[in-house]
Amino acid sequence: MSDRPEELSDLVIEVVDSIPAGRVMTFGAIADYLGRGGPRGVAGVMARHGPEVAWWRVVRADGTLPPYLMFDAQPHWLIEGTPIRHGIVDVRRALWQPDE
DNA sequence: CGTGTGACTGGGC
DNA sequence: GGCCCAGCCACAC
Repeated sequence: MSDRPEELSDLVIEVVDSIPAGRVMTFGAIADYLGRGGPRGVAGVMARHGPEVAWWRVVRADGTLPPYLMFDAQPHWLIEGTPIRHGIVDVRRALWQPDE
């Protein structure tokens, strides 16, 4: 089959947009699911297209986000009922995979 | 086409 | 639990 070098941006955005409320995915998990880009590649997409997606549903492997986003992310996690532990996302419980 | 940088990650101290 | 370092991939200049 023809693997078209579809833009990583569109692929990442599509995955993020498919994450249900109350769940999250790590940068590495998204990269691993797509099999391309790597965590840095996903990060680059979020940095550029973050505002147009549910950016608060994409967190680091330890369930945190950069300080400037942690502040705005809190209410989103609270409203969506995202599993929180010590003020940060409990990735062990909140992590979601498209295969489900 | 080489270099630098980033919303990352895991391992070591 | 924290900080530091090296590896990683895509993109901008």
